[in-house]
Amino acid sequence: MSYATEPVTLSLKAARERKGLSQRTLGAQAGVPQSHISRIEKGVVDLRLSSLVELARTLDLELMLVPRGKTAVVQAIIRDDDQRNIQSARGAAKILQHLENQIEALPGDVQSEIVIQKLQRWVRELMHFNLSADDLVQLQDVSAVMQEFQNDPCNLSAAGRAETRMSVLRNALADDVGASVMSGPRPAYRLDGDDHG
Amino acid sequence: MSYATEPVTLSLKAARERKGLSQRTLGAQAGVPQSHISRIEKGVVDLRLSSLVELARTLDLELMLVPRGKTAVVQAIIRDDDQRNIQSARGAAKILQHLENQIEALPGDVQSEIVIQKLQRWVRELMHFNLSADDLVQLQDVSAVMQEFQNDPCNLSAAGRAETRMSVLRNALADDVGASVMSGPRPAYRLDGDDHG
DNA sequence: ATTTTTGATAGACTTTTATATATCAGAAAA
DNA sequence: TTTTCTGATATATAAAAGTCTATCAAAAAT
Repeated sequence: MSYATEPVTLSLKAARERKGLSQRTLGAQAGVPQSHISRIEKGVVDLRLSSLVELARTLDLELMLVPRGKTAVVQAIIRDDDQRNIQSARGAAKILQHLENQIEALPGDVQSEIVIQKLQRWVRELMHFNLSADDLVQLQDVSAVMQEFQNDPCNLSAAGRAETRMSVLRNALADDVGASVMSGPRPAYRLDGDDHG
Repeated sequence: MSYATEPVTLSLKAARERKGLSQRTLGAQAGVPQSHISRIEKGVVDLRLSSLVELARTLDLELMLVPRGKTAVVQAIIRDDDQRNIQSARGAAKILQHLENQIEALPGDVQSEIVIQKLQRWVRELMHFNLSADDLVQLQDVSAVMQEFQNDPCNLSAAGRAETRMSVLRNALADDVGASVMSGPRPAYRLDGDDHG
């Protein structure tokens, strides 16, 4: 297709993948058939403005007309935003992995405690979400609380607090955008307002 | 039409008007019939991405997908750019008006000099162009030279130098984008790379 | 190993853009 | 005033987008 439109459709696809959405779930959210999204990303069709805007919004993107002389600046801003979100996602993944390792390293009797079991469930479930910078901060809190517990394994109240915070975080995410935030098979990142709407 | 696309088509129209292009001349440059542009600006049609990109580029604009959280920053950048270009155009208009007044205030015999006549022609012709920040700087030079002449009206060489610079500026503009840069009836501004392409 | 998910692709059909060409009223310029 | 220019609008036609529905191979999860 027209080479001029390629950058747009490509960054549309990149955004979708960053958010870990499949063509089907994105289509469901935006009200567009999966087949159409496929053709758009492949550059087979010359999509209409309304479709473009619709898809962009679903991906937390806004279409803007930027003066030639300013494109470099804007692109730098966008790249920086992407970078930060990717870093957040990576950081979150790292913390979650660490938490899981900590739990698995616990003695058997402690591991069978209901609090610990629940905590483990939350950890595993959260690994399937795409986490933002805000979420990362909360995860770091949880990690700190867990450190307390690590220092004094007899006291289960710390673990309880960690479990509570974790469940709150997970439920907030689930409420937020519904099941659509669930990531696909590959490592998925998120691209949206880290700086307060 | 879909309310979601309105901001885009509106800023397209705004950009065209800033550049002082008629729907017809823009259409000629972008290879699109005037009737189509009218319908686009009126929001009657849901134009295709390729058309959008084509029109945008003709207007020195680039289509970009900006993360929600960053739209405010980007919009500030765009507004600032617009503002600077509008200021340039206003400044240029002011200088040209001043030059014309200066010439008309000259004694009849000096006014009939060929150099002065030519200079006056350039001034009047340039008033029909949309001038950028770069052009403004050159105009300021001319204005300074004219001040020399004002101080010593017997010495026509200063006027000659002013005339030369003026013609160079005009021809550069004419070469640049062809007759399409000629402004419409209303005060017209320009929106493009003030900072070296 | 089996089930599920993902992206690509196809056919039939409707809706819409986009083009070419004209016309027209109102604003601006001569 | 008269001419020129601008934007809105109409019609007919060709060329696509967009939807619905389904299928399919490969990758991934169980």
